[in-house]
Amino acid sequence: MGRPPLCDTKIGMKKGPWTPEEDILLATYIQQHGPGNWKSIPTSTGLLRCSKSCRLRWTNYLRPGIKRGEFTEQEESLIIHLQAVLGNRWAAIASYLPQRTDNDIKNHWNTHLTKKLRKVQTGCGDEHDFNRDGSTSSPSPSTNLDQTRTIVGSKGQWERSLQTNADMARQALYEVISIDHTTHHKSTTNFSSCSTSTASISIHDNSSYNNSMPNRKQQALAPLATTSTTPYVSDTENISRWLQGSNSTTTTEGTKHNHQGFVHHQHHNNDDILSSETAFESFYRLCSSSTTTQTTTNVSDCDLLEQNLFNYDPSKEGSQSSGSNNTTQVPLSMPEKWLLDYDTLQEDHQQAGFLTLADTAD
DNA sequence: AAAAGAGGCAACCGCCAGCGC
DNA sequence: AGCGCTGGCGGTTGCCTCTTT
Repeated sequence: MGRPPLCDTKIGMKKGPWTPEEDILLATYIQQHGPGNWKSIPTSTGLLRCSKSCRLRWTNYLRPGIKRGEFTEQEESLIIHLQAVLGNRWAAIASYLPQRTDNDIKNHWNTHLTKKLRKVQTGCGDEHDFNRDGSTSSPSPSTNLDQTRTIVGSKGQWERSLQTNADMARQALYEVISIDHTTHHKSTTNFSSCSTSTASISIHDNSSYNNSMPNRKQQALAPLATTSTTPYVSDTENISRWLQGSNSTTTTEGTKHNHQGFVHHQHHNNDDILSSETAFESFYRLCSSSTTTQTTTNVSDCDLLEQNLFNYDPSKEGSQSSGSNNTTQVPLSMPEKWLLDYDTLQEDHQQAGFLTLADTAD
């Protein structure tokens, strides 16, 4: 039988890009009533949009606190690691980057990171064969998880399944960041040549953002109440800014943030991302602080990516942040620290009777 | 300057899970 | 228990912009 589509243009529902007027209608309504109850929004606001479209528009673009523009190397590194751990679970990955939407992360992965990773692998070392989606030729985490779900089906084995998933994810992350020393040294050498010859990897820090920003995004910094000739993205930004309220501060670039770069959404009770905000705020602060303390002046783009991908040695966690050599040390991220405990956990799990990678590989 | 191609990204589509009736 | 509705998620599409020729 099948349900009729929610966004049916035959019943007058509009599709395509949102207009400033539609955004203001939606934003005004949500500011007054809070997000949720999406079904009632089209009728309440008079918007000729389906509820689903309204929800997407809000969560992806109008919601306060969304960070636009290019991803920092810290964010990219985190995404790469999390993708290795979680697979293409963009919503889960987005929960670690509170200012980015899952759609944004997904797009960035598909358009930028897969290419960078492919270049890293083909031009600066060839440890893995990256597939079209950026995963390695070895079983991807998601594939592993799916296989595990198939193999381990009974209820009584649920914990075992979970542990197997975790082990596989760790293994995948191990592969991605290439922690074994041989790989590390090889990759370092190749990266050096990459830095001087191709310069094909382009990771922009904040200082270079404004220069590399496309015109339409530069225009996004225009003040509210723009003329009709202003590209619409500027209105989107401004609506978002407008919604952030009077607690915001204005930066030199004209964008507004609260003091910690976070926006607390009192009304978003049914938003998973926001409900875990307290947890990831501390984590994000860790990432942010590591970014601000990084010395990027004399570090090439390739070097930075190399550090993020390969300069991790689980046996040297204590010395990671000490800066013992000339290269900039990137502090451990959550997945990296998670990985660090891999060996210890494996022993514990074997004692407890959980499956390990070695078990599942048979 | 114009056309073609490539890249980026907003938005849509289909599927699924959870919930209430 | 079954059904319908809603919200959430990941994959994909198509338009717009930028770059190259």
